[in-house]
This record gives sequence, C-alpha cells and structure tokens, in this order.
Amino acid sequence: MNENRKATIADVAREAGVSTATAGRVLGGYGYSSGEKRDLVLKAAEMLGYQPNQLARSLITGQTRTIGFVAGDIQSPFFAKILRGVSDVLDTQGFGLLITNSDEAVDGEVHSIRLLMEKQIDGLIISPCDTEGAKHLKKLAQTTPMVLIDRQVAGLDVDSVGVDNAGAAELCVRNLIDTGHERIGMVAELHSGPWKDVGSFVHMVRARGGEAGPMYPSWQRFMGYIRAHDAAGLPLDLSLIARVNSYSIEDTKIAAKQLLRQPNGPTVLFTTDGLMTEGTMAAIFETGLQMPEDISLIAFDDLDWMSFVRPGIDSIAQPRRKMGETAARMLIERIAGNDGPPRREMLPVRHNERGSVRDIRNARR
Amino acid sequence: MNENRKATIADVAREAGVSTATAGRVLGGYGYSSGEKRDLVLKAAEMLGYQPNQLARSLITGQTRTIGFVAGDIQSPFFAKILRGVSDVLDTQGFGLLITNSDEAVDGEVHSIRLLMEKQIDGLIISPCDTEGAKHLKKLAQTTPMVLIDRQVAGLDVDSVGVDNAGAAELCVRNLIDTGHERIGMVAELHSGPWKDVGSFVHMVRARGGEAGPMYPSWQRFMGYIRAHDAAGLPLDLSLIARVNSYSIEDTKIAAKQLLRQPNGPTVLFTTDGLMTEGTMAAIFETGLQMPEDISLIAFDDLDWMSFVRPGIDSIAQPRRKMGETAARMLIERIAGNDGPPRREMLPVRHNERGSVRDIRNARR
DNA sequence: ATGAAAGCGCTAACAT
DNA sequence: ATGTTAGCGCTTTCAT
Repeated sequence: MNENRKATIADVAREAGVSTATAGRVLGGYGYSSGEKRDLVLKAAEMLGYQPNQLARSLITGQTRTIGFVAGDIQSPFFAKILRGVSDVLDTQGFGLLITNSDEAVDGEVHSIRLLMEKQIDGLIISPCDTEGAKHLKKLAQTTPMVLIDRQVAGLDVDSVGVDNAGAAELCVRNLIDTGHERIGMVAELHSGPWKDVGSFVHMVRARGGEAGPMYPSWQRFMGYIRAHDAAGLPLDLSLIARVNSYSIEDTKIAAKQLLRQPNGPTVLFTTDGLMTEGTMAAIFETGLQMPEDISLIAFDDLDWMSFVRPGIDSIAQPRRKMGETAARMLIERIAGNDGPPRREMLPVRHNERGSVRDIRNARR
Repeated sequence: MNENRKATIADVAREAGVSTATAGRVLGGYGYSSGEKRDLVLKAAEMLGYQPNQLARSLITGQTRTIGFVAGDIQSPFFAKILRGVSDVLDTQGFGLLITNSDEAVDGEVHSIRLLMEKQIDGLIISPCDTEGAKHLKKLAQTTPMVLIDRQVAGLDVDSVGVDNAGAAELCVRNLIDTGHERIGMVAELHSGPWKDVGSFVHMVRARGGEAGPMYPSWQRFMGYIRAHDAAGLPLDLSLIARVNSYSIEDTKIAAKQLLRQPNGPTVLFTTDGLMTEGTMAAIFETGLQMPEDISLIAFDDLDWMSFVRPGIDSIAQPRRKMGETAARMLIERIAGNDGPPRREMLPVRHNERGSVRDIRNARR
C-alpha cells in the first residue's frame, strides 16, 4: 500500500465505495449520511489513516479557526501569562494560536499583522504599541475581529480587556499617604506620548478633572498617582518621578539609584510594571538601603519571587491569565458573529501586602 | 468600488489587463516577467490593496511556512524564553509560529500535534513529555521534520538541542564537595520513569559507569549528582533526596521543608529546575534558616530575581533563548531539505556564583 | 440520502 | 515573456 502520500477524501471515498461528497459529509460532520455509509467511510478513513487538511477546508469556508496574537514580547511574564489564558480558551474551542512579537515598535507590529493576515487568521488579539495613531489597526478592525489587551487606542472602538490602572494606582498611593508617606517616588517608563513633558501631563490631567482618554498604562498609573496626591492635598514634587528613558532593567536601575540618592529623596517607591520593579530592586540593593526601614516599595504587577524574598514585596496584581481568557472568549464570540457594541472589560486587581511598605505615621524622620 | 471582498490575483490581473498567470508570477515572485507588465501588475495590486492568500498558495505548494511548537507550559519562563528565540529566527525567514501546551501529559501532546498537523505545519519543535515510548512521535518523525528541545526520546533519531545536564550537575556538585559540603540535598521532581525507585536508578547508573540513555533532564541531573559523589568517594545518602511528587510549588515547598527539618539534614540544597527552586526558596524562608549561614543553595536554571535578592542565588543557567534559536534554525534547514544524519546540539551552560553557597571547609559544624 | 460537478485562490505545467 | 489550462483537497450547490 502506498503510504507515501497523505490520504485525501478522494482516497477514502474510493476505498469506501462512495462519492467524495458522501465521504466529505461524514468526515466533515455536515449534511446527511446514513448509518450504513457512515460506517463504511469511517472504516476506510481509519484504515488509510486519513487526517483532514484544514487548509483546503479553510480555503473554501473562509475560516481558519486560527487567531493571531501580537505581543510586545512573549518572554515577559506579563505576556506569557496572558498567552496561557488565551491558549487555554482557544484549545477548548479547537482554535489555533499564531504568535508574534512587536517589540513595542510600530514597524514590528505592522509586519506581524501582515504576516498573520496572509495566513488568513479569523481574528486578532493585540497589545497595540501606539495608543494614538494606529491607522493600520483602525483599517484592519473594519474587516477583522480584534480585541485589544492591556492598552486601548484612541478612536479605535473594538473590544478590549484590561484593568483600571488609574483607579488601582490611585488607591495604592492613597494607602501610602494614609500610612504616613509624603514623599512618594515613582519609577516609570513614560515614553513620549502626546505630551510635551511630565509637567504638561499633570496640567492636562488636572484640567480634565482627573479623566483622560486612552493612553499607555504607565501614564494611566501616573494619573492615579496625581489624583491621589490632589485628593489628599499633598503637593506634587516632580523631582520624585524617575522617568526611565528606555525599557530596560539597566536604565531603570540607573534612574532609580539617582532617585534614591538625591537629597530629600522619597520614603517609598512605586514602580509601574514588572521590569521597572526589577530594575528598582537592583538599585535598592546596590545602594545598600534596607527595606522597609530605609525605603518602602510597592509594585504594579505581581511577580513570582515577590512572595519569597524578604521582605515580601507589596504589589498590585493583574489577573493576567484571566485577561487572556477573557480576550480569547470575546474574540471567539465576535468571530461567531456577535456584532453588538464594543465592550470594555475591566478586570479587578488584587492588592498584596507583604511587608515592603512601612507604616511611618509614628516614626521619626 | 467594491472593497467588501478581498482582492484576488484574478482581480489584479483583470485590472492590469494581463493573465492571472502573469499577475501570479510577479506577485508571487516566480517565473519570468517583463518590467512593463510588472509595473502594471504592481500598480493594480497596490490600487486594489491586494494581499496574497497564503492558504491557497500552501494548498498547492504543500508548504505553509508555519511551524508548530509544543511546549510543556508557555507561561513558564523556561519555555517563554525558548519561544522567543524560536520566534526571532522564524521571523527573519518569514515563518509563522503556532503554539500549544502539552501540560506535560501525553494526551495533551497527542491532541496538540493532531491540531497542528491538520493545519499542515511544515515542521515541529517539541519538548516531549515522555522520554520512553512516544510512538506517536516516532511515527510522525517519518513524515514531518521535527526537533526536540530540552529532552530526548529513546529510539527517536531526530535533531535535538539541549545542554549536558549530567555534566553540568556533576561539575556543580563537585564544586560543592570541594567547598567542604558533605551532606548535599537535592530537590527534584523525579517522576516515575522506567525505574522502580531512586535506589534502583542509582544502581543502574553505577552499573553502566555513569552513562545511560535518554531520560528526563531531572534524572540526568540526578545522575550527575551521583557521579560527583562516586568520583569524590562520598557516600550517597538517599535521605537527602527530596523527591517531589507533583510539579507544583506548594508540594515542592512541603518536600523541601521536610528535608530541611530532618535531623542531620543537608548543608546545601541543589534544586533541579526553576519551579523546584521557587518552592525551595519558600521553604527556606518559612523555616527561618539564614542563607548561606544555615543553608546554602544552588539552582539549576537561572531566574530573573536571582541577581537581586540577598544573597544572590548561585545558579546554572541554560542559554534558553539560544536553544530556541538553534532549534528553529535546525528545523528550517530540515524543511529546506537537509537530510543528513540527526544532530544533537549540546549548548554550554553558565555557572553563576552570587553568594548563596558558603565555603565550609574551615567552618565548625 | 447520495452523487456529479463547480470552484475557493493560487501555482505549475504546457503551449505559444 | 505571456497566456491557457489543470488541478491542490475540500465544501457546496444542484440534481436525483
């Protein structure tokens, strides 16, 4: 027997003594078929080791049952966890998952998307690297189901999932203030958005009463920081904001060290994401400061190790896996034909207290 | 103009006033074409916003330029980093990447592979969850290019990439012995392989002079542990082996705590992978032991946080990203037609000394 | 319920 | 160098 070539429906049909249409109907699970022919076909398929060719099926149905995911960087725990959630849901629905990295650059994103679209994905989950223009996404959204994860894009009305970054940051900073902290440092990669500088961002936020459109999560967290200060009547000291210029641990460490060494520095550091936290941890250790005696720390995004270092690190944990699951579910619904209005899923965060934040209400300065 | 339907080659051909074959030739970059017609076609394609449909192309060429990756769990930093390496190389070659999780179960693996094969992947990178039987892999290997990562399978002669686990572990344990340690604990998930128990494994290793066939990395690391003891003439004490039954942090913590609390316990702990290390870290903190004064630690697999906790954690780092790159390159070569003998790429590990291992040669017990 | 035939979008002979 | 034609493996009318 010739087992060099993969068995096709035609082979099965011939073996079973039926037409290709009938074979297709039982193998593909569509249309009518009598029990008798069914058995014949199934037996023949079994014998020949028939495996359907989804390509051919997709070409005709126009559906690949495959979705694309454009991550910033899949090796970061943030995206890796999200991806796991996505993968789990897709798996139960028989969908495939094609992944790419944008490396947070528009070029990479455009390239990734083109590749994915050529492979005829049914839908896209993306963490867009630009929250402003993103014309390519707006155009794509007209033809392809899409859900945004972690970030939103101004003027792009599609499903999205994320957390209330500003709200979570505000609550966090308010707690710090309640615990006696007045000099609250922030370590963030505030890459140039539409704002000239940090000062004009503050101005804008205040002008709008603490509300603003879509922006990067780190800016949103900064917004929460501002709101908490304003609500408590605590003046903002921009010298406490370490603005990291490149998204790297090394640069973060340098920026954080500088912040820690300046005269009249912060009593606590608030870091805006996992990478900022790692750079800041390194800075704290290198400056020899003790946590939480000399410096307190609270991090946005929870990481594995935070529970087994000493002190444990306080954090705001995003439900990453669930974010992925939710995104996947929303996307599949769209693919299935749901054409209701875009939904914005805001998942709750969890605040972990582990001992890295010191209560200094009754402490001497 | 009707932009509801995607433009096809036929549309472009019509618009350009040429045959579909000519249009196909310039758009697909094959066969001859005059500059004149080329321009016509390109212009028409541009105008219609033509995007090739890789499905149709693949159906006919028999190549999808997509490969599959079956990971144990993509959210673990180990696989996430490997995946990044794979993705990078594929990207430069215009290949797509379809990922799935096996969750280290044969069922999941089989299911994953079937899904991937139906999508007609050109090749497979897999971290097999069974190093023994794996009949499905052996069968598959006859028709589909495949490279194994991290683990090998007995009797499956295909390309693979990994590190010299036994050698690295042996060197590591020898160093511990040289530093005065005589009671070296090991925390490992030694899931039931073909050996009745740990004792019979030791027996087997010794009988074969420290060599054995393919097996799980954790068993290989244990083999290195045995070899180092035997080479140094240090008797093996099986009560120092914490055999973790389930691959979870919680169970690891419990097993490690038990090991730490037993009378005449270890002076140092050797953990066999990232998850074992995290569970062990938790155990060390919960028992209140000081590192490295009360207990030393060295870990197989390097993790982000090991450099910024105190003390820093000594580790054996696998070049995960490079492993992924190498696997991807090997696979692409196979897809391109390389039919030379299977290659086993053994990448070098790096030993990081950071202060979690204490030199006790001159210390009182 | 089943079969014959058309065709998804593209490439690959085979002509010219 | 270009056009014509025949499929790739499957689904989907349309008959019967």
